[in-house]
Amino acid sequence: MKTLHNGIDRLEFLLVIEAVLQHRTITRAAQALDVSQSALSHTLARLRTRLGDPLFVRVGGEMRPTPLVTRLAEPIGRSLRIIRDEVLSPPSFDPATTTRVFNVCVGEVGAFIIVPRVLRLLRERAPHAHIVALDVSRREIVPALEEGRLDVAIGYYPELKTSLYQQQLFTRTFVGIVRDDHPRIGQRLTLRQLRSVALVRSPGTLAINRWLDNRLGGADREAVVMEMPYVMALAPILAESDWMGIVTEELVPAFRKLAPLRAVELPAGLPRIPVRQHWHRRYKDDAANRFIRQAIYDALNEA
DNA sequence: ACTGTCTCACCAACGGGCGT
DNA sequence: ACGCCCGTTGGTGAGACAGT
Repeated sequence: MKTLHNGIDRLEFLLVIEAVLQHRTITRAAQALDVSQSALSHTLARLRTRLGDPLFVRVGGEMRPTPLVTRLAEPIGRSLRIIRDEVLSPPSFDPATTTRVFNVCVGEVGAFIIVPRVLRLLRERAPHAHIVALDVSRREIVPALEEGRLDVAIGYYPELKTSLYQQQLFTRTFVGIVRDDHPRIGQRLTLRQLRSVALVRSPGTLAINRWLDNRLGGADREAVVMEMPYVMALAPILAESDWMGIVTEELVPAFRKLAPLRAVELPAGLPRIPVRQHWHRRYKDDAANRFIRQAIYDALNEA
């Protein structure tokens, strides 16, 4: 069988050189490596053949390194230190001291609803950690999670299945929102009213929009529909008009702070949207990733 | 004589190559 | 994909050899 290289191609060889350098006898080096003297002698013999150098020669009562080993001693020690410290010892994760930046994909709505709660919880559990909220396109989510550019993606992504794990955080219910003194809309809305009211649709409501299209679309639709990509921009529009917005229920308090607006109950049958956090299987057991997932879950599910 | 190293014979495990 | 063959590796114990 061919070997990969003619020189040092095994970690054991580095360990042998290090041990003999340190202990200066094959017997003691063998004890330190927990092998027999004979086994270590064999390994040394193989290494001698490969490197074409005696490596260690007996001088007096000890094995002295040749110039080649003397020259290799420092890089070998450095390499083994790196392997021990950074490869063999799994990086520890301590929430109390971590300064890690967690990249979390949330849409605009999530930024309003989820991020403040997570931040509040992180102040207690990981006071030096940072959260970066990113709005990553649906197409980019899987590669970003896989490459570690994202720690978790939160939202309604029914198409994300392969190679991702997911956990449901909560279900989102939707309400209508209109100005306080809207002349024609009361506390709840019938399907017939929904057909005739001028609608401003916000992002993050893909499934709702589909439902609306099915129920209200085509020839049945009597009023106009406007698409508004920025949720919070709905507030001034609705406050100054008779239009109605459809937003997730959790946003109502934020809208009411911005303008004199009120919630309206929508007709029965409107779907409830499960909001889940998604992460890549590569990071399933990663301590930091597990921490932020748990923090997000707790932040959204604690009473 | 004692201690440490090397060599020999042998064994088990592993992995690549190959045929099925 | 699986089993077989075979070379390599890494181990053991025993004994030879060398230095103190």
